[in-house]
Amino acid sequence: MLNLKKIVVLKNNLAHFNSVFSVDCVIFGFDEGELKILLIERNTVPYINWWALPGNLINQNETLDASANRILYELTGVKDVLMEQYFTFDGVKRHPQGRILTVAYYAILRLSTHKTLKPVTDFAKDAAWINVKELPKLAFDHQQIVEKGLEKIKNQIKNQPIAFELLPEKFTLTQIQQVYELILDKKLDKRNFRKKILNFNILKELDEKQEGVSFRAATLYKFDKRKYTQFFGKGISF
Amino acid sequence: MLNLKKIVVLKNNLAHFNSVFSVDCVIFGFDEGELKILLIERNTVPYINWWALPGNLINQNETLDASANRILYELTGVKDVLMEQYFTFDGVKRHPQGRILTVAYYAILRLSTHKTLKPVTDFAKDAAWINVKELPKLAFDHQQIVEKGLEKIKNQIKNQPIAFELLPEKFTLTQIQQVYELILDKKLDKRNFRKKILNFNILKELDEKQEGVSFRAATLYKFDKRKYTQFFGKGISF
DNA sequence: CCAAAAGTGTTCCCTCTACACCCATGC
DNA sequence: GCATGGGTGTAGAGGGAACACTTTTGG
Repeated sequence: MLNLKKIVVLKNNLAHFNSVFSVDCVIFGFDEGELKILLIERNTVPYINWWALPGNLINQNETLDASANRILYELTGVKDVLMEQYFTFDGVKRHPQGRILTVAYYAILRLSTHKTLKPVTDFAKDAAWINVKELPKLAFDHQQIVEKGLEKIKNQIKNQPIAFELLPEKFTLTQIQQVYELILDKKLDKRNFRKKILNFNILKELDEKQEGVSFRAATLYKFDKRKYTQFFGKGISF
Repeated sequence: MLNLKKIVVLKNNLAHFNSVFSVDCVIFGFDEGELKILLIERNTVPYINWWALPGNLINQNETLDASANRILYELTGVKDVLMEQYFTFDGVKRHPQGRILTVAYYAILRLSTHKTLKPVTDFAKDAAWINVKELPKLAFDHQQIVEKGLEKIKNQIKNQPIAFELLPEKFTLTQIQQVYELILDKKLDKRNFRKKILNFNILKELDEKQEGVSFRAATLYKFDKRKYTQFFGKGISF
């Protein structure tokens, strides 16, 4: 039980100990020609029944990175994602319950390997991949967090070949171009794009072709990790 | 006084309410051909008498940005600096007193206008500008925070003309080049540098010359804010 | 006249850009 | 045979990198 001494200590520190930390995750995926993000439908107040980013309070003795992974898993069933922190949002008026500071994480992943989503706690009612261009109204300041995340990957895709992490193992050049166009939000010239991306020598042409299309089948490519490693750091710009 | 109800509420929330937020500031300045950062000498345990970044706990009802400004002022006497958040450090084992999460801020400023430093609280014993290349051992994980800050401005100087914020109002081309060389940590070709920087059309050549030097006096330049604004966003690369 | 830094052009190469038509395939 | 996307080349412009000597000034 609480003894008086403890209470006094608590009270003295109160000014500094009534902030709460949380983590929100912006997870990007690419599917059917669309850039999507992973959202949950909240099952708790406040904002019950609203769509929101997977996010929750962090635990004690848990690093931020570990929190992000745990929370993402609990709310969506998605596991083992390498996320990166990109901004800390200042929540003086952010949460009706009081002050919350939120560290925002993002990641980019192969949507095809994470199609089935299943929240493992009842904090979330449901989870789904939603087209970035058709987002519903989001809880809290999640709209803003998503926007900043989009900016972030826009900058990153110009400097690191992250596009491949969105694609299936084997992909066509047109698919990569689509990813770039979606993220940069502009049309790119097909010939110039292909020249450029092939010049980096980080792709391996396969003997296979696309299947099941009703037009000329495109050659499939694979991402060459060994060359990528050499390449890393140089950067690409479009 | 505390009533029982309040205590219970406190206790229930305890798991989430015993993290503490702090802010650390990495302030860059340029002087006498050296890139310096602003450090304080701590006057409190832990790490009493150690050099450290200006940093402290944030207050309730204070935005992160406001905290950073207040803390910088209290510990160094430096006021009204536009700082930018760049990373949140995860302090599970960071502080002997318990868990602390630290939001790191950086700024770049004209050292000449902030030469006199004077802590206004006795949390800091002293404050000083220290050459980045000759840093003492720093308290906590401040070494790491500084390194990440250096990376940050390295990336930024390639894309935004932040160098001017380090220089006095009137400066020579050689001085800007020095700033670039210090931050990028490599030698640049004089002719190419001058061509490039002048081509951006963000400098205004003055009728004045350098004074008090025992060699040919260099032309002074001024930063042209109007042209800068048009220019902003295009980026520079070296 | 010497030391110290200021100031100044050219060439080569590579990369970016703009641009349009034929090819293979499934239906 | 037609609709659909796959696949290809070239010319011109602009920017980056490499490179060395003359000028000005104070002491």
